[in-house]
Amino acid sequence: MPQHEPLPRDPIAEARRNWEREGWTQAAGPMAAVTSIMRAQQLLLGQADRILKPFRLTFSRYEVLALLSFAREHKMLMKKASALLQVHPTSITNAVDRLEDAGLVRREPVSTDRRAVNVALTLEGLEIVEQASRALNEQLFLTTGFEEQEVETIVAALSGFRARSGDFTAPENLPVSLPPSPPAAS
Amino acid sequence: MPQHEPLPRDPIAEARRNWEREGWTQAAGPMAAVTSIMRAQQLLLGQADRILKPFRLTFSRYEVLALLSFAREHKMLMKKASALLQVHPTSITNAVDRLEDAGLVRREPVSTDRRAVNVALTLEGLEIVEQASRALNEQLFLTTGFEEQEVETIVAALSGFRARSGDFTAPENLPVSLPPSPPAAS
DNA sequence: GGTCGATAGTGGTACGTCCAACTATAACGG
DNA sequence: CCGTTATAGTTGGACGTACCACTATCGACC
Repeated sequence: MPQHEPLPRDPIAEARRNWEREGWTQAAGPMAAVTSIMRAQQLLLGQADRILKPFRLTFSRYEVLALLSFAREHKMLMKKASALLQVHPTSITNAVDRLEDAGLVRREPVSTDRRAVNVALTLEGLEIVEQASRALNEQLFLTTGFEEQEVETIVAALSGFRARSGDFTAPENLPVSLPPSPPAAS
Repeated sequence: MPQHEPLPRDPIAEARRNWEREGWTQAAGPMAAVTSIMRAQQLLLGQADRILKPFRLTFSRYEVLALLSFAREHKMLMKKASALLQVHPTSITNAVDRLEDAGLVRREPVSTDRRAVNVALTLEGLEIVEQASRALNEQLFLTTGFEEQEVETIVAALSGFRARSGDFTAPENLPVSLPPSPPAAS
């Protein structure tokens, strides 16, 4: 499945040893973690794109569709999609351009703000995203081989990292020491 | 540091709840893990590129330099660099083009194989990569905020995943509970 | 009610990645 | 020795992302 044939040794483990030999022992672990994340992302994205190819989708376009499929009335402001998917607004413009060409979404004006644009899922878009979700679940998410415990650690550790990086506030997944109640149940 | 202001809630936790509500409970955890990895990579890469900007480097070009800095005589076949960094050969061509323009590496012919090309670090390249490594260690790897235990779990889980994906054989980092011997040592 | 700073979205550019196709060379097999 | 196949690297194109600059509109304040 990877585009190279397997290497005899793990290059990241190798890099970690190099780092330690260099005396950067404190940084070696996180370096390996960061590099592992980069490689894993590359593999996961490649795999996802391969799975989605029959649907003429890429993962980033799929993410837009999936987001809309959970939105009220299957529509959402461009701005909000950009914020929730945490990509640059131009990336949304790009994705929506292509999705619109494919007839999977529609741009709609917003009556209360003539600057803004709503993206709405079309019927065909809804069908496609349902099929694509099933394919991703079966062929990617259920086959990662991560153990339950690994999943939880990864999600928690990266959630903490994302929160620290300013991705979001209200770290709902951080250990236990939360202020008991954000007053609004929004 | 992120290009958006923080969201009030974690969109990945939200997506996980949506997945569960949809009945995809088995896939929900891995979906969250995969999505977390994708977002974390995006943040890490952006941060790395920002740190490397003063050196007129990107992370992928830095990776080439770092690889060479640990190689015998600071040189390596393009092919080998491509395999070790696990990117498509064209990505190496691209990176080496730019690094060569910047005077940080040099292409050299290989006497024993006229198809092949060696990439060699220049003196300036060696200086730059040392400074860049220090900057990355201080500003990225030492500041991820990952706890020791998280680092080890991430590295181990992703190492297992990469091995299963065919990235490399000889899973040196896998826990202990392996099927003692797949009969063929292929 | 007009000015002036924020905001929503888009166009253009730069960069990294992959893929398909291509050139040149090497290695193998008759 | 020659034809076939494999390998190393490059070129050109598609796509996703970020950044900058720009337009249009909103909103807030005097």
